[in-house]
Amino acid sequence: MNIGEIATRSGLPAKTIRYYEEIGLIKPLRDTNGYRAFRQQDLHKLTFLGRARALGFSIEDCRNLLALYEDQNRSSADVKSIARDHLAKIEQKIADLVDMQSTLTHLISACAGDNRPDCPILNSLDVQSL
Amino acid sequence: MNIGEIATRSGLPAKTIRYYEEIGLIKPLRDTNGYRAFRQQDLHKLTFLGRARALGFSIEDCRNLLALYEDQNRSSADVKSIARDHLAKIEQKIADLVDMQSTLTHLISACAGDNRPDCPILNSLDVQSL
DNA sequence: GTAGGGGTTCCACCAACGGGAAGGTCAAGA
DNA sequence: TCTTGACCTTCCCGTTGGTGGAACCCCTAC
Repeated sequence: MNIGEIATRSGLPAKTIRYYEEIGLIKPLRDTNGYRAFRQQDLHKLTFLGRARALGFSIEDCRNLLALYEDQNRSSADVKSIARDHLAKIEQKIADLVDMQSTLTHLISACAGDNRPDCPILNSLDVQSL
Repeated sequence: MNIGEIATRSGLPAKTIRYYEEIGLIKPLRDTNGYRAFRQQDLHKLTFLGRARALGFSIEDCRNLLALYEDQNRSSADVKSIARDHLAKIEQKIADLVDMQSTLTHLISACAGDNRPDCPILNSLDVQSL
């Protein structure tokens, strides 16, 4: 498989696949003409990576998950631990965003949004509002 | 005011303040020795920026908000529009994260987390699971 | 032979800073 | 007066996870 084909099959852009090779996540073979030659296992890995990234796992998380994925003697506890750490980060982000959402929603509803210069949103950002 | 003092007062790191000058958000004066000389209005702007950033507004949003903040003839509709766009982005991010949270929570609860190699989390990332 | 649609490398860029080096400045104390 | 230490300056590199583009090679079809 050339990079174009595996890009289509895995759903990842060719640029991303080259980048994943560069950082050592995959190690495709090379044809005599210098083209990357992907095997079925590379497609598996890339699909795996695409899904893990879609779940928000960092590249380093993915590296660890991939190592576990390939380790027949892994324990599921190791995987669960990474997933739990990641879940905690996600929940923290959600909490932060919900805070912002709440504040913004209040400010927006308080703002007339007309042609007048008075604006509760700017007022609240101004030092004077303290 | 030197940068150390305004950093303390605004709550922003000195590095961040220098960066904000570099990208043109603030324009402090200079003393003869080359030190930045901040005025009260710079403190106002930096405080404003700190709060807007804490609400997740991008630097470009901040630039626009700051221009409106300084424009006595602004209309509150312009501010409200920026805030609404930003709120929409936040809500999209929350939705994405909640999706991830939901999937991860299911996977984690399905995973025994013991010493055995079988792991529903990895299985779900594997291409085989389709 | 040439046109096109692959592929390759390398370099630069994005957000929003943070770390650290190398050096100038200032105020206080011995 | 000298020195110490805290402060300031600029400059450059690193971060995360790629994306865009330039310049160039390769392969197939017409």
